[in-house]
Amino acid sequence: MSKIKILENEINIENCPVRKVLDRFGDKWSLLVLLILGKNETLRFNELNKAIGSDISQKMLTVTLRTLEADGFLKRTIYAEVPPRVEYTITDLGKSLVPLIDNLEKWAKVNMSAIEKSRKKFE
Amino acid sequence: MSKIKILENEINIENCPVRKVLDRFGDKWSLLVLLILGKNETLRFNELNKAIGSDISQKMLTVTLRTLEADGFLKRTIYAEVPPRVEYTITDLGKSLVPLIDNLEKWAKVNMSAIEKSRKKFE
DNA sequence: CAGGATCCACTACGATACTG
DNA sequence: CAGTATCGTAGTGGATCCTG
Repeated sequence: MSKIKILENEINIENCPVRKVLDRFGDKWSLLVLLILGKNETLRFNELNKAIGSDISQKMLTVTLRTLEADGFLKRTIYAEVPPRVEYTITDLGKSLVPLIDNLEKWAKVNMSAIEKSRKKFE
Repeated sequence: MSKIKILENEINIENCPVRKVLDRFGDKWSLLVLLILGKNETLRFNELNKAIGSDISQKMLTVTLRTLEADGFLKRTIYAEVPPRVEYTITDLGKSLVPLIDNLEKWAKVNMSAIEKSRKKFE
């Protein structure tokens, strides 16, 4: 007889809800874009590019924005002008995630130094 | 003059604390291992293997455990026996992260259906 | 301006075989 | 039992060039 407490049935690598969120925001740019849009509500493509710090490639910004849009975290609005204008606006769904990220940030600020100290000790 | 609200100075791709956490747990197995240890406090290598569901390779379990140990999320204890026994115990640092993950899980359970609906609509 | 299309490098991960 | 070593693959992200 095993005394190992497993997680709830639905918590496994296939359909763990937390893992799905982490998978979604574990990429390089999605979290940053969401946070920036959370502070600005609406931004254009190049404004986002600058806000991030310009060290993101155009391709990755495009890909990141498309997937965030597909998931409903932001809304993309195209204005039929010349030159073209495209605005990205955070949705309520996107906004609802921001407080959780803030909590993670508080935790990270408190504990990151301990983690890095542990890493050096481990070497 | 720009009206773009940037994030705080330290919040960029290089040293954003949240991104560091996400980088750390954005891999495939770390989160799951931490959650399982959170429920069991202490487990042996093969017990962890079973608790995860055995669909993790030995190599990846080893790698995952080593990095979690290096960061101070768990403690590794080797007993000089034959056959060898190695126990992995969650640390206070590890435990402190669990409630935040629980919050993420609650959010995910509420919102994941909306996300998936949005994805299908987007196709 | 806001992208699309290509090509390429790197890494994460898995499968398999072997060991103190 | 609890790993290590090696190899092969798929996916992620960057650089560059092109366009309505």
